Amino acid sequence: MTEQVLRELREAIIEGRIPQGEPLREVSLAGTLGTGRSAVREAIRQLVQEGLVDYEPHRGAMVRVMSVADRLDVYIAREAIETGAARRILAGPAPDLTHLRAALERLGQTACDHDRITDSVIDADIAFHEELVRLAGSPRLTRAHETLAAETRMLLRHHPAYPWASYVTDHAQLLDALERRDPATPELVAAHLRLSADLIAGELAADRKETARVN
Amino acid sequence: MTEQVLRELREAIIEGRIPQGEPLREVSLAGTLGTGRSAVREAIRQLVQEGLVDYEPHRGAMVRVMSVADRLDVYIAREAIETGAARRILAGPAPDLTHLRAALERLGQTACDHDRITDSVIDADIAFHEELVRLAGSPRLTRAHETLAAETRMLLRHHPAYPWASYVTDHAQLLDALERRDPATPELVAAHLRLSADLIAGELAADRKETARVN
DNA sequence: ATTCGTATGGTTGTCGACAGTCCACGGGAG
DNA sequence: CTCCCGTGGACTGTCGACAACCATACGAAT
Repeated sequence: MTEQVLRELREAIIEGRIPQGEPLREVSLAGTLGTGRSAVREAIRQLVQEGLVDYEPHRGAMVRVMSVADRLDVYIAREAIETGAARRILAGPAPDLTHLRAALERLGQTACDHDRITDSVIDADIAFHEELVRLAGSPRLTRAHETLAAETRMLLRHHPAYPWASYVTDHAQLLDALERRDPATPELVAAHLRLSADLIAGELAADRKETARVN
Repeated sequence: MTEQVLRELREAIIEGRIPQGEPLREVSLAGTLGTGRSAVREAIRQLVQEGLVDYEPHRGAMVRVMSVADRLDVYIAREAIETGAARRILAGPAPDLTHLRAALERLGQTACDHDRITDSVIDADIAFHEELVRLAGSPRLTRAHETLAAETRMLLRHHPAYPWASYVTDHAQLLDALERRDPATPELVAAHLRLSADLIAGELAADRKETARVN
């Protein structure tokens, strides 16, 4: 039942139904969700680990306010982890790419059905990248990447600016590079992630400009 | 008070006072540590995040049995994170290396005082690498690295086979490369970590040989 | 008017108790 | 003798209650 509370809260935060900066009161949430305080407490702890919630002792938890720097940081961390995974894949024997192909297939299918980034496209995207990291065969890298999944989902949902024309083909190129065991695969992964990061960085510059004009 | 329980349990597991595979009963530990079940529960959750404890719903927690593959994996994950951090440092402006120099100083001092790897040397080692990652300015990378600290400490304590002659100089080379902003710094970091990993891999080979002979 | 001290409401930290679940042991049938 | 089923014990999952703590609002003194 704590799992149910966790999913409920996570979804509510990602969808923005609970706004950023909103404090999460344990008793209140317990009453709303029809459960006890323990379950809410556990769920909040997990959400803290996932980076969706800030927490201070004796102060309580609040939905994290994601600054532009934070959003960039998600991609910085993902770049380190995913390129490391790619390097690891190339270092070892050729892995079974069946699941990755299937993930790409689902990504192409959902992207074809909808002509913009929807939740199903986001799910397929994240599934693709998680499978990529999983192929490195490192439980700890996979774990580290999974903790970033919630934030990634949040970013993709509120910041869906990726060049739609090359959205699927870029992922296909990653798979292709992996199939050919191209030594440049890590750089390709980095470039793919940096594309999203640069779009956010542009937003950061716009913010700077905006605040500068105000001041 | 949950923090106290956490430190107590973590230290006991790292030192091996609680053997691997030992189940962690909440009531029992609560009685032993003179606290309630909640504190023990919270501490166990954190230890699960740190990879020291395995957990299954309705089954309880047990001290994780670290296979050789697991020990290797710690270094695989660290290599991805730390090389990513090094790349990030080189990509940005030159950071303030004061703290890193101080960490190296402490490392050299403790290594000079003791002629083998002791707990204080381990602390200095981990502090050095954590500062290295911190310099990348990525909270998420730092966080991911911190979750590996406990396992790293455990490994260094039970597997202190690093070429002692180059132990300090290798770290000094890392700092030097960072000061010179050497583009090869990430490879240097990777080599440093792979040295430890290879020693463990040798142990893995020995294990394989041993089991093969038994069979 | 400002600042310090105090009080008060609300929230988290912690605890013990009850219910649900899993596992191991034991008994009976084949 | 082996296998299946039932039962008991122990442990975790969950809950509500009490205590500790923090923050804010209010009042008084300077």
